Amino acid sequence: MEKTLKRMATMQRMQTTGLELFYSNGYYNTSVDDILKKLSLSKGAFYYHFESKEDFFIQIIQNLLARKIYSVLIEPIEGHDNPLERIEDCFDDALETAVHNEMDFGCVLNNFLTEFRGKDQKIMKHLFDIFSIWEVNLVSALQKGKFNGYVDRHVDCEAAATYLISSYFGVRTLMVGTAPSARKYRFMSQLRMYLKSLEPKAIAV
Amino acid sequence: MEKTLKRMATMQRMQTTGLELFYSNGYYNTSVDDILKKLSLSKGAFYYHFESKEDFFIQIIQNLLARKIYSVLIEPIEGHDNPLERIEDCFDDALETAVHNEMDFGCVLNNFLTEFRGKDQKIMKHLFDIFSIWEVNLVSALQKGKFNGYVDRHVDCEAAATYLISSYFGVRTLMVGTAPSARKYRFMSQLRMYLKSLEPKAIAV
DNA sequence: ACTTTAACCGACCACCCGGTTTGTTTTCTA
DNA sequence: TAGAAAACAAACCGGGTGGTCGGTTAAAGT
Repeated sequence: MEKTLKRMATMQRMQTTGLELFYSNGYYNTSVDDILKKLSLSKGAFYYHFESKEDFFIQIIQNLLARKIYSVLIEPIEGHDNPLERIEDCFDDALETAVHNEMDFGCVLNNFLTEFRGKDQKIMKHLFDIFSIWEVNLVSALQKGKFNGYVDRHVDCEAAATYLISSYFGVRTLMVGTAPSARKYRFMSQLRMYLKSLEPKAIAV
Repeated sequence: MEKTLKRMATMQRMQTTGLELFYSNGYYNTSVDDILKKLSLSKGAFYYHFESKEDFFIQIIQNLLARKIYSVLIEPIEGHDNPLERIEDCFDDALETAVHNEMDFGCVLNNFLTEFRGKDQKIMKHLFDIFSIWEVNLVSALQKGKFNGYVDRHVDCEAAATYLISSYFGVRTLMVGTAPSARKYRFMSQLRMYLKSLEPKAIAV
């Protein structure tokens, strides 16, 4: 698999700038030529390495997006005792990168999920797989927190995960407008309130 | 303004089916010909009534989207004493239409906001204006609720509005996948929890 | 009945995009 | 060092898109 060739270097260059442009302009609004122009490469090079634009994008999803989602949104949460604190920090960090107009991969996932809805079913499946992994890990982190006494035992962990992801996806849409920093601050204050409502209500009898 | 002519009828037909296709396929993925084919009309008719595709879309935003947003997401909330109950019902209704794959105009707004981000600044401004109106009204409804004793006086109404809209926008992305009905149920359960955390904490001294 | 004008048709244009093909350069290897 | 294979260049193709334009129908006014 690991063809220690020049091949890999070029493919990775294409994929990283591809993701950049797909993220900022959208998949359908980014032509293959746009990516190649930025790299001073030609169509021949592209179609030598990739079957099609769709195949190219799917490889980006699996090689870049999936791994980034894991390292930024999943790995920081799992394996700790108190998931609520971890979730708060994780969201805070992710939104902070968003404030600085850097690539926030949660937002990337959200954008692509809306862009491909009802259009490219194949790509949609890959995107949704990534999302599912995130969701499952968030649910199990909450359940573990419940087991360890950091989350109230009446909390519906699946519902909480849905709500958390929803709010996160949504706030990224709002942050493209005016004063993203202020919006982040407001969002985080209410997120903390919500997370507090998940804490154990009283000392168990 | 009101040219009681055939003009208006044709323009409205174009706009309604235009919104339908733009919503389900996206703006850039819907050609003018797609719309015209569905109406058995020709290019000549279209460009007789509208300057451009962009102008056409902006008119759709102002004539259809803005009014729908108002009647579905703003008007049901304003003018009542307890905003928390109204918000819950309003979101419930809106998501119920979403479950049935009908056009949920909040989702429409969310989709367009993500689709045009960084692309068409002119359209973006129009979309954001609509969003702002929604946000302002939600904030003032919460403040009024605070005044009337339905919302805790420590609540940051702007932050709460941000959080509510965020969660609403976000859940619509999740509902395109598996089991939208289940996701709606989970979302609503947590929304109720959050809204409860906005209620007055204790009887005032 | 005749003219005017609003409403509409459909061929056409320039452009863009994904993809193919043919040919050239680089790089590895025997 | 010769040749084969890998890596890339660039012209080209077919389909689609936003938009134009001269012409045609239908209605309205006189």
